[in-house]
Amino acid sequence: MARWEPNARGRLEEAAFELFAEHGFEQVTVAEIAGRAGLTERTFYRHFADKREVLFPDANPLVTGLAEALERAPEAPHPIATVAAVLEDAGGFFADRHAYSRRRNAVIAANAELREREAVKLALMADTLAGGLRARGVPDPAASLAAEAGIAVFKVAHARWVADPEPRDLRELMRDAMRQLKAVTAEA
Amino acid sequence: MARWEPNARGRLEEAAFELFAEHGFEQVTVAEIAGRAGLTERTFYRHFADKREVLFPDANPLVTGLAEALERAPEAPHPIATVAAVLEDAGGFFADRHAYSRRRNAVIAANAELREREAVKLALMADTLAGGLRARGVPDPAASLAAEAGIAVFKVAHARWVADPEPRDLRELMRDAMRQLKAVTAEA
DNA sequence: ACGGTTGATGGCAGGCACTGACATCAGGGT
DNA sequence: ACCCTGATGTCAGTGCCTGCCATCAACCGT
Repeated sequence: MARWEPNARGRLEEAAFELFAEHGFEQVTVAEIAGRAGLTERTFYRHFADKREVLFPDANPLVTGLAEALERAPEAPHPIATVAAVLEDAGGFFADRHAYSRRRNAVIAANAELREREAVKLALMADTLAGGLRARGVPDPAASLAAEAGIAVFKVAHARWVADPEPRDLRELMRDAMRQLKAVTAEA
Repeated sequence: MARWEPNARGRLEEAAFELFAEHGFEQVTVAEIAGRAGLTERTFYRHFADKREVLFPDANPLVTGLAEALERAPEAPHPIATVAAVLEDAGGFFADRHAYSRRRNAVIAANAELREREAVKLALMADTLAGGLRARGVPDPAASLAAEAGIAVFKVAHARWVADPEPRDLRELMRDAMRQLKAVTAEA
């Protein structure tokens, strides 16, 4: 018999999500979250660096997934092809999470601090991408720009994916966004 | 005779900057900042929404400057040309601030919370740009992507500008980044 | 079987960011 | 002379977050 109920971290995530959805992020205290999960505030901070982080449990797996996808990606003559391959890979991460992503996005969109944290996660993805491209020999202004372009594609496609009540294919939306980005930058 | 010393806000900015540069953002309390400026903590919060905001006094002028530049921008057949014109305009904002920007950037780079806030300011610029493009009739996925691409160019160029001890021309760096972005996305 | 170690948790005290409510008081207008 | 405005001060309070120590089941080596 275990000394404690299992999956404390998961229980905290779930409790936080429910309370945020019902009352809003600011109206919920960390002590309330911990209480609903049958734990104490102190323990919450052993699992999450701060109150916001409980809403971003997937960020680290996603970033490490990007890094791995960068290593798996086939040799490509042009960095943008590598970026496209990595995005294709990342799209699978969200395959079965459309409903969950929509609810989560509603919570985040309602609060400035949470939008702030989301912006950081995107910047982290961009840095990871750029670093991986440099490791593959892409010189620096190009590597950063290709990475930023890729994140722009991801950001726009993800926003459309989340805005649509129907669960479309995120990868399809990313391919479309990539085409549109190429069209936009090719002009003039 | 004035009842208070003038320019309380400016004094707070200056005091905060000096203390952050010397001791680091986290090691400085708001009460210390206010004390050096000859004011109280409560008054600090009447001038700035939070402790970080004192380091971003130019963000709002910059964003409204973007919005105005969008209205001034000449009719252009392609959104990316409008974006380029707006960036050209924004470049003037930084003309005489190279040394200051470098010191400020060192403070921000040293702290995660401040980098977080900077990411938000960039996202705000992107939203402003996208909204302006939509107001000019650019349809939506293209408007968002052109705006994100523009911010990517700004971000990369600004990083290079700040990294260089010599005060190069930011606009030149942005034009170069734009060329490289076009080259990168045109490949494949 | 015994004892030491480990690791997740609880309890507590405290610092600091931030906020609301009220007081103060020079200057400017009437 | 009077009131009003507006920037500031004062104070109390909430909540985020951290450091430190205690607890105690499970595990491990002997």
